[in-house]
Amino acid sequence: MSRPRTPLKILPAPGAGKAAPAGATERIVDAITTAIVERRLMPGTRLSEQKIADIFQVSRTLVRQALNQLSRDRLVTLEPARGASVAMPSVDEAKQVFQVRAMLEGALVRQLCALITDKQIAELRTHLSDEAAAVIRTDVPGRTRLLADFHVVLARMLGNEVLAQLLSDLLSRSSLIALMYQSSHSAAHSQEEHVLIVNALEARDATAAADLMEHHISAVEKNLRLDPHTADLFSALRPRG
Amino acid sequence: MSRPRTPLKILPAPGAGKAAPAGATERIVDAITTAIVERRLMPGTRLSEQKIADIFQVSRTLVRQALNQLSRDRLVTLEPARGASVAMPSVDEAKQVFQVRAMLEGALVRQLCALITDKQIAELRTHLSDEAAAVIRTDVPGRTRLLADFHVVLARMLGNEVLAQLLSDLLSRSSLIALMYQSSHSAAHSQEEHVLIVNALEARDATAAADLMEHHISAVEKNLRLDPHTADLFSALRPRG
DNA sequence: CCCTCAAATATTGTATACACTATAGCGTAC
DNA sequence: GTACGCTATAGTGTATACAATATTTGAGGG
Repeated sequence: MSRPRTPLKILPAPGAGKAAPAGATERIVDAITTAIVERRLMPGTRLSEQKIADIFQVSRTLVRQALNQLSRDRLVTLEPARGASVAMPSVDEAKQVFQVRAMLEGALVRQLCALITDKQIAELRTHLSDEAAAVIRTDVPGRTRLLADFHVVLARMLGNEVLAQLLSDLLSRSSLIALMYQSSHSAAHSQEEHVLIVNALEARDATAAADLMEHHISAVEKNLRLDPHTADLFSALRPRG
Repeated sequence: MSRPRTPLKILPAPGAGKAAPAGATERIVDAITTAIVERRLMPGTRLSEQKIADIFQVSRTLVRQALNQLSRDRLVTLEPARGASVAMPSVDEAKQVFQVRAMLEGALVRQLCALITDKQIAELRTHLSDEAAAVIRTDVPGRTRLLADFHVVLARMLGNEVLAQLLSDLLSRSSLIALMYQSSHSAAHSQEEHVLIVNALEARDATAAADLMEHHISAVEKNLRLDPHTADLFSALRPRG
């Protein structure tokens, strides 16, 4: 290997060891997903099957399975006979993901207002505290995960696992998008918006909650650098344009 | 093989022959998907890797890839060390799928009202004619596909491929659900509701369009036999309860 | 006659081997 | 010096072989 552009050290989860040998493929999927979301694998990075197989000490067979799953999640792209690389979502795709999220989560909180219990409100408050704590201590991976989990938690409270799964996928993609188009939307700001949403939920104000959620998602999108400039820059900096 | 419960003849597309050797895995996925939607494979049918491999004259490797993809689409379930079988969506899952569709498609038509062009309305009218024709000549596979495509076409008109892909998956699952919980909602009735939706779109009446769409999806759901009786019957009739 | 346990069989899970394609490096011709 | 083409190499695509696990079948005992 002449130019080791990206070291490609995925690290099978920090401190996980061999605690979860159940499902070798799943372990690889999780590790790569985490690595992408935590910015240890930049968009466009080639994912050689053999190298990953060596890292995880398994055969290429399992790595291929994992990469196939990841490609269906749109976290990696799979070019025929060229192999896998970390996905580089286009500007259009980014906008579309946020549009779908706005649709889905707007309707979600609207319906949740009619069903949410005080106990669930309390759980949300706890979650908000965790978010705030992570933001204050600048725990970047932690706050990223908690800010995303907030949305999944809401879906789970509707008791709709299908919705939760769907949103979970969309949030992974959102993380990759935020990574690629450096968001200027501060974590603190996101966290504050989450508080406002929970307030509206507690007041059972469906319209306000939906508006706040849609505004929140829109705000995150608007703070992405989605102008052509940044996107081209990204392509320009990569060896293989 | 002592008891050939289900012949498992998938037929690699009626009349497709070897026209599309591009992507052997994709060919298998499509064939199985079609077979499920067209009711040639009933829910719960075991999908033996070797038998499918023999049918398509490929190795188990490609069959496994295909089954993995299908399991992510929730069309087949993959039990560890037990193999794949055509999925049997639970009553809860069925309700959740329709709830998500109502959320998504309600928002979809609401937004579409503001953007749809007369040319697109005309395309929809053409689609409605095709639907009506298929219904009249009792072309069951054709009408099933057209009635489902209607919803995807709407998503495409928003110019949101992410949404279209998501809806496409949800519609496959809906087909399987309708298959499993014998719908009493006639195709003709569905088709008429589609006409009403297009009428509302043409009038650019967002509220009416959204209401009609949500009502339509709800009507389909309400006409499923989602009471415990039918579900248990299904389990009871299968050899392995 | 039914139930239990064990050997045999079938099927999935994983690894390895081979074939084919794309890429990169180098030499040669212009 | 540059451009073209060939060869070497690396990497993916598919098939096959082997190991592990579940299921079925049959025999024996209650």
